[in-house]
Amino acid sequence: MRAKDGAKRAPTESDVAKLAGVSQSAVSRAFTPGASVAESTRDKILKAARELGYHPNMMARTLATNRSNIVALAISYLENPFYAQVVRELSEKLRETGRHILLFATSPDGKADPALEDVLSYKVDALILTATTASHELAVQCQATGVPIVQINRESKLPGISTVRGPNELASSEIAEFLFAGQHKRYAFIGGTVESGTSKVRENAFVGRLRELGVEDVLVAHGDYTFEGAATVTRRLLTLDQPPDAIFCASDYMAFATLDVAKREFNLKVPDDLSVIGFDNVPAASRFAWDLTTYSQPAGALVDAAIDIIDSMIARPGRRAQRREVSGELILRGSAKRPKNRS
Amino acid sequence: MRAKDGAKRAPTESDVAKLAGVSQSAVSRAFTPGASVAESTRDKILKAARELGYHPNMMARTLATNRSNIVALAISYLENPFYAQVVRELSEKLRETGRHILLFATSPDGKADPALEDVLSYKVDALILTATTASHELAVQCQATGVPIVQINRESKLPGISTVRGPNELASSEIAEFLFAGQHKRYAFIGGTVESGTSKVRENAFVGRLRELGVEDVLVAHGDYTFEGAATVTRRLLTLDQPPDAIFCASDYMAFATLDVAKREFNLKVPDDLSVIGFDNVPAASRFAWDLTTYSQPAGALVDAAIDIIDSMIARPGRRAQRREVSGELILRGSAKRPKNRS
DNA sequence: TCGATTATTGCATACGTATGCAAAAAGTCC
DNA sequence: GGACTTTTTGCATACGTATGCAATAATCGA
Repeated sequence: MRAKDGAKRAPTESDVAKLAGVSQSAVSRAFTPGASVAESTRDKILKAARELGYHPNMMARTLATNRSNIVALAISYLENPFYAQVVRELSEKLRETGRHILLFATSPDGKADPALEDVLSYKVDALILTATTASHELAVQCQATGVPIVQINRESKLPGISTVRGPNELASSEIAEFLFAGQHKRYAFIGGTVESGTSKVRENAFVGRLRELGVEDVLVAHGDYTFEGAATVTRRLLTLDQPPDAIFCASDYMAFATLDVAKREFNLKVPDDLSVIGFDNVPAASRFAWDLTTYSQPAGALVDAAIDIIDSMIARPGRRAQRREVSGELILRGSAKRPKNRS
Repeated sequence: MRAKDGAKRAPTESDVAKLAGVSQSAVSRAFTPGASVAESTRDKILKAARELGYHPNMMARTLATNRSNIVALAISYLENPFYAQVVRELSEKLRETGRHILLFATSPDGKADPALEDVLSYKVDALILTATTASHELAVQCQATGVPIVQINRESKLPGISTVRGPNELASSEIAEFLFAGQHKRYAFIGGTVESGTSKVRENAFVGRLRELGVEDVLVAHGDYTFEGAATVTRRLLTLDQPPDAIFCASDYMAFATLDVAKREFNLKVPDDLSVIGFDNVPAASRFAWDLTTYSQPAGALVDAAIDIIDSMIARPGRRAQRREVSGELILRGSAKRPKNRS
């Protein structure tokens, strides 16, 4: 347990205290905002600390205060640029309050649960689940320990878990109307995974609205939120006897795959032969190569809401779960036919 | 410091010990691989632990052992899919050995240093720097504390810091040869930031090889590793009196911007009017929309090497810095003219 | 200048786990 | 069965910081 090898032990509060000629508690207080320390001694302490290159030991601090300033983030689809954006936003905004992200990135296929149990070991201040395959049981388990949990873009039947989501129903039904107004003949929906609640919600709203408009059978397929998965189901859809000429994909990322397959492998003209609409409005969607019509879902707003919920749950632990929805809008670009009577 | 509010205190080893009728040390040993515990008592303890829902407290464990099982990762360009891939790979591979990532994602413009000082507070087992604007001074400072540091894809004059890199020189000179063989008239290089060592190395190798081949003046611009930055300099290059007809971008991500601007804003035919070559071979490069000729730099191999170095530095703290290079290859696609005499 | 109030400081202990050491228990060998 | 080796266990303490409490120093009011 003694200092090892060459690496000299990092200086502690006691070291600083000795140098500054005060007690260890005084040093602790000097680094605790709002603690009772004389200005003069604080200066003395800070000077000594600087001299020694002292940095507080967060692990020890966490042990004593039970607050780690760490937020765990579970995420499966990092290759989807939308979630890369979410991570980025989250990281920057948490840093503003001195917090950091403990990342649990998992491949879409692997189950995330085992690793997530570790979360509890790190005494994280909160847990954010997004685009993850983690089970609901796990969420319940974490919640039982009192750790605030927020799901971003995840539907859940669990009443106790806070959720931040995009405008799933509104967007999907607007997209249904837009495509319908574009006089398409056959509609398809490419969802994420079969288990995904968010995907199901979008599917229901899309199919439901079309049905209201008189369209009875809408093709439904699942691209598992991956590029390859979406490419595969697109191939299948486009080789049907009656292939769709309007496809709504549950994410931009999958829509890119659909566009790619349609253009490259089926030589389809977009949007003349096929209209494709995505969801998220990731930066790449606006690029010429894709020029994807989509529905925006601002990552920044989702993240703001999530952090807000976390903060309120930390402030008032008893607080019941909250659900928030951020709004977006249909972004018109070139991948979907525009109705004649609309601009 | 007592248990707060409603949230019941998490069970500790002492709680488990009491229930199992053993000492706290016994419980600790039951959870320490290789420790001396009788099979029977271990079973008894694990049973009690399960019953209580006990999870070891990593913060306390870290305090006692000085190993956190946390690896800090500083990264600025998360929106670049190549680095998203790096993060993903890193996360999965570290998890195999029970480690996790503490993420420091920073926007390319903001300086990362202040946040990075926090790294030291968390007693991370290692620090990985990649695609970050963190200063060299900072790296030195971290290194002084004895934390193993590995840079991925970052050139550094500092002798003490380990580095894992792609085949910068070889790739750049091969690309120079390939473009030269394609009978281009005017060559340009779009690098990352001016400060980036990696970018400079690629520039030198590219420009140097071309010079050897008799091409004297090569245009050099900087896209700052961002999409918008690359788009801007591409615009500038293409409006020159003698615009380039061959551009080598220091990353696929920037190459996408170049392609976008060239096709959309300048109506250029690729590769007839303009050849574009990237670097990284991210998944999107192979997609029809881009079809980018590029040089592969396998994220998985970079990550493997980085972890390997970290492990060896942890095992032998005195070990001197290592430098590794992973290899890649030129990936021929449609964005660059192919020489007549080559397949 | 003195008593009362307030601000500052140090002492002692807690947070949860790991581990050296010695005691106890269990095997081993003849 | 006894002496000896090996395994298992508990005790005590360490890791670095935070904080309640009491002691001390500083400040204030008249």
